[in-house]
Amino acid sequence: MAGTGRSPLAEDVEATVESILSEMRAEGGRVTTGRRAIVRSLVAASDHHVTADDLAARVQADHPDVHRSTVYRTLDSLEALGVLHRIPFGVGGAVYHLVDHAHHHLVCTRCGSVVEAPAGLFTPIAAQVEAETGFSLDRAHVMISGVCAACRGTPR
Amino acid sequence: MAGTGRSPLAEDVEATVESILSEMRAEGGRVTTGRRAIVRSLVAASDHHVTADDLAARVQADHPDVHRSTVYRTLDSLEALGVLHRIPFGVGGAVYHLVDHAHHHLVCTRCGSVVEAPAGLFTPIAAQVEAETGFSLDRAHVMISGVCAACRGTPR
DNA sequence: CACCTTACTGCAATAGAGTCGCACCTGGAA
DNA sequence: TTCCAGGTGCGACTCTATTGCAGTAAGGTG
Repeated sequence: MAGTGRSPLAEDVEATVESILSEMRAEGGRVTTGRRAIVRSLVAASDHHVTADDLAARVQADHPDVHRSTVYRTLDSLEALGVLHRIPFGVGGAVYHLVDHAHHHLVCTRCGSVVEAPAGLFTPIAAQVEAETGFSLDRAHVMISGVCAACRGTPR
Repeated sequence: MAGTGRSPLAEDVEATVESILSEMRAEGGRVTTGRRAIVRSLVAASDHHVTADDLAARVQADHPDVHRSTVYRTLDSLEALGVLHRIPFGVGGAVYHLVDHAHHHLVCTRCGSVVEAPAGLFTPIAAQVEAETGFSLDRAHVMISGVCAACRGTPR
């Protein structure tokens, strides 16, 4: 998928959108205009993270009649379906991304910026953590917080 | 609680409280009844994490006239002072702990429970992360999210 | 000890993220 | 075409956290 990385081509987007929608349908869900628009925005933005609010704004640009709560509910469904990850943290609300685009998240607790880390980075540690604490790191869903380089330079 | 002899003795608590309060005073801050109560609760709870709400409840049990906003503001001051860490995440608000009690936090994104990890666990990786991404992990302030053992057993 | 500056506090209003109940609508199978 | 369960819009509500303001009191000074 989107082999060349950054900006997804229109056909790729549509193909991915349809594949996700048919997954929803297969699970007994229904495909509505709103859901299609939401999934499309999500796929189109797959090279970075979006907040729910952000996403609602994008969707409403094309479909002003799609309500905020619909966005939240659809996001919920997608997460339940396993195609979407929600990364909750305190600075400015949760961010979402497709599992397709799995990686770790380095979240700055001061400015809220999210830096991506290679997905394999913590694999060696995962086993140790699990052995010592019983806590299982979901490899596609790890978020590490700390302070980004920019904020470390700033006194506060 | 933490059977490993970690339950703080009353004298230890008072000593720690006074040392923190005198730090506040040294920085030009003032020591009030409310602040003393807040710091005391914080120290008394030092073997686990507390939310602001939690802390407000504990403080108000003894001092009903201490307002929530005072708790938040005191927490802020303590963080600015560098004696307190705030770990923000989406499930049920931020948790706090004294820097004294440094460790990593494994936060379950489903149930919000916090498991502690040995503080040295990620040291070897920190260098690699910094080299590859420019992101500096604050070793005393790292939070890893994932799914705890209990929640992994649960379908959803 | 009385005084005075100003940090701190209580309160209430506010903001932002997210959830929920309810009546109405509609996708899609029969 | 019909039918109905799943989806939607709307708005009110919850929960965490912040802020402005006026009053209070900590603690240094004389």
